[in-house]
Amino acid sequence: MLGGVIKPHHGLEATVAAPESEGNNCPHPPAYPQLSALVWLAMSDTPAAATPGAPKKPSLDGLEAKWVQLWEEAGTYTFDRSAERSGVFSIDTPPPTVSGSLHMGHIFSYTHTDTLARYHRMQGKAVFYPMGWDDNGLPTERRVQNYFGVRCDPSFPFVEGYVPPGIEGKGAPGTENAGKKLKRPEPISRPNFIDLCERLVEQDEQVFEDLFRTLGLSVDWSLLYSTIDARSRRISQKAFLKNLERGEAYQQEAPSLWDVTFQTAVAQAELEDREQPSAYHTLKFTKPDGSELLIDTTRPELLPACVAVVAHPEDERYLPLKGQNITTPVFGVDVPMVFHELADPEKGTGVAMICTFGDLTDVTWWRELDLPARAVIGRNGRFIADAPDVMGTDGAARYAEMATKTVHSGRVAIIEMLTESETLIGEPRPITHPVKFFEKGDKPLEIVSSRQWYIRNGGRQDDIKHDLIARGSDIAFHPTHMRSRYTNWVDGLNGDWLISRQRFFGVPIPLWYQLDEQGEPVYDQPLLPNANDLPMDPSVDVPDGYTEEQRGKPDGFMGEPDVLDTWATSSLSPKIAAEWGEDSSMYNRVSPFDMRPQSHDIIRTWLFSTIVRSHYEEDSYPWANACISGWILDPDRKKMSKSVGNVVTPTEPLEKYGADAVRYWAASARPGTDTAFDVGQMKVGRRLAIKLLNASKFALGMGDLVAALEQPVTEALDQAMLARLADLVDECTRAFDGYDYARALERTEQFFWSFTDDYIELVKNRAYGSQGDGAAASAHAALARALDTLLRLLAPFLPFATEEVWSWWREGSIHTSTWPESGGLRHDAADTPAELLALAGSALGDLRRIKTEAKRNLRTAIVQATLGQTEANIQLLERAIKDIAEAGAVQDLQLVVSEEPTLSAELEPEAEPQPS
RNA sequence: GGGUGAUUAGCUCAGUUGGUUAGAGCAUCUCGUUUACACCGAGAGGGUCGGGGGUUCGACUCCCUCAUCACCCA
Repeated sequence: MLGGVIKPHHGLEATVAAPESEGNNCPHPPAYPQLSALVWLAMSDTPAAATPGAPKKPSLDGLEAKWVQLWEEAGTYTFDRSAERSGVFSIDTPPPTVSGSLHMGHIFSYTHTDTLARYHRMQGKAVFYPMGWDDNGLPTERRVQNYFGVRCDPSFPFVEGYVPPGIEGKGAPGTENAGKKLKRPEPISRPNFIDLCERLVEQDEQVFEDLFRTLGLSVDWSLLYSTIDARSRRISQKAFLKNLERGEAYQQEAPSLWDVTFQTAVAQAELEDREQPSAYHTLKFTKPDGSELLIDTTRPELLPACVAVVAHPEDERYLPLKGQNITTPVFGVDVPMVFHELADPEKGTGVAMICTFGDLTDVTWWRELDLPARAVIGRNGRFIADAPDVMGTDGAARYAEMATKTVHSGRVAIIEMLTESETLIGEPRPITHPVKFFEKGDKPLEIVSSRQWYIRNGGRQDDIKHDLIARGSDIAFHPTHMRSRYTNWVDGLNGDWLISRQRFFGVPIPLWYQLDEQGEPVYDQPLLPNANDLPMDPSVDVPDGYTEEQRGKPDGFMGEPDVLDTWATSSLSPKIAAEWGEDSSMYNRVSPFDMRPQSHDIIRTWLFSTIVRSHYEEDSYPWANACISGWILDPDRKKMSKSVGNVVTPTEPLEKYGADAVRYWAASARPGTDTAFDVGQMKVGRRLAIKLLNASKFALGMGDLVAALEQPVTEALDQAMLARLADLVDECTRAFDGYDYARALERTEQFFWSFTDDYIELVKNRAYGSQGDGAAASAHAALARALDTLLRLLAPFLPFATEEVWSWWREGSIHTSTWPESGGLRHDAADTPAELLALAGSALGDLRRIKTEAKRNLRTAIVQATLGQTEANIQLLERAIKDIAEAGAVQDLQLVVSEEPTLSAELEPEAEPQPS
């Protein structure tokens, strides 16, 4: 290669000089003797002139612990309770379920939120950034039952100082039955049960808090709440009573979906369809003229609950049967032939039996065709003991074969009877079809009739539906297409929001009922508590005018046994966090909130229910922005979930790569997009943070950068860099204002790498003094501005590394300093075009390539180089030619006009290999 | 069946209202230990932008259609 022509890329040409003579024994001829001397001179001054504070060997290790503590002590993230609403940025943080295990999702979306919180804080806002724990719900209840060996029974009285058997009793650790599940869990009152729940989740909460602190969330921990604490109960009960007072909440005896395992009703939002194996059975009914009518059903066991037979109104096969009765097989009950659009002529024989209730279509038919109810399945999932009273003695006797059996055993019994009476035609034909499940359950839901509480949500009233859809347009969704998830959900609602749950660890519905002289509750006149007595528990507290002795007695009272749905509490999270009705100055300072961050799977629940509550309570939207985050996918692009077993806990990545690195990975994901768990990206983030430490240390070692902030920037390359930086600041500000943290990070990072690789390399020599004190001072002034600005731009993403560097030379916390403005930078740039930086950087890159392709050291001197560029570019490059020449170690750099960029260069001769 | 989004380099992803030769990082390969950094630096190779059709002087970008994937709903 030596002495030859290297085939260029991009039209560049490079010639490499051959060794001058064989007698040159100097191994490293000085490329720039004069320069070296200058550099040494400058460097000897460096220690005295350097900015004080930077350590010799910067490190990321231990930064989390150090700064978490210092921030806490300094109250860096404490909300300013005196700020006016216009000066506040408020966040309705999602309360995580602490009884679940930690997963990457916890750090993913919370990091997104935190970058936005930090941005707005630096924009001068008082940031209201609370945290809450969602303790309600089934998972906690189950763990408490197993852990303590108890079960909740609201009819039991509260016991002061209660000691559960699992702790010091039979199943306690250290005893012979340690860890064994107690055969007979001890029944305890609801307040005692809730107390145990709170004791258990306390440990879980600490784990979550530690994680979030280590991650560097700028949460104000003094605002912490939990969805079961006294304030949450008080606010939930108060909000419910207001809904009741205005007629938005009501109770009704109605068919509802019932989970047999969990013994609770389930709301539409908690349903999911699952494909289940089933089988069509063809049953032989009898027409009035004695001929047969064949009906296919997947649920033959519900035959005793049959109240009608239905066909499509235009199905001519069955129209002649209009007004007639059909007789059911086995039980011999006469049921009317009815017609309805939902009967599918294509399905089976085109005629179906309507039961109480096999599926939701049965409910529709029952309601719209005004049919009687004939329930046979009880809440325990078994056939009730007594036969429907329409059956004759024979029918009742046959029903006795099924009574008290499970659904499954009942089916076996009925098939036997059908077969015996030859009314089951042919073999059952296996199919699979979607069946409704509770999302947390593992048995198909039954539909049972029960008294439940509801909040109107538009599912039964079109005017409310339209209002709520319109309410959604008050809110900016990020990304915008997420709005359609909301609109589609509300549009598709077909029932009101069922808010009562037959559970224990939740907020009690704050009501009692009078009992009449027979001891039957008078449901339509509930007894209400006094507002001052909230939170209350009707299983313990006694209504005005009654005594505890009258509980459950005729002419006495009973407490409402149910609790509120978990969403009926968490839909109030903005109100709970901001102490609605308790500290009105606080609430008005932050409401409506600026942002609600959450993931898209709970748009139908948490997002929607919060809008419902706010719509009723203050005729307003709860927040101006809804930021919808995506999910974490595993490397195979599968959703991370506990059941799949592909969950990664965040503890290890945090320890291995550091919080800034993990945050970098999370913040790289564009808003709303699902993102693969990617250790590689965390490594990149760690490199970025380390690079920031090292580059900062280097820049600060150049001179007194604090003083340099006040000095003028006189050199063209420095001005060009500041012009580019000003553009960057504007771009990042726009991105953050549009909630696009990822773009702000991407652009800043891009600039930062070129800043270190190109700009710093270009000005290094000059900063050391190679072009005199004035030129060096300009470099210092530019470096100081750039470092100051870059630290601020990166602070939302790398709070630890930026704070560490900040502490080396600036006062206070970077996180309470200000977001950069482009105006000053643009002024300092003095109209020098930003393009000069890119041109100079690319010229330096070309010079490096020549050396690399010649397989030479980058320090290798270039004896002579000629750079061809367009006239306009040359005019620019001339203003930085010394910087380029010095950075490329070019002794003689010429610029010539050329339409196509070209470069020819002559490298200094290569030294003879040393004899080994 | 309805809705939403996605499909760009081996991998993960950018690509602003249509406009030079489609970018970055990781990975791979080559080179270099250089006084901020080996947790480093310099460079290279690598793409028919899912397929087809259309609009346009010009399409990764807009329209239609098909396919595949994911999620939500029924």
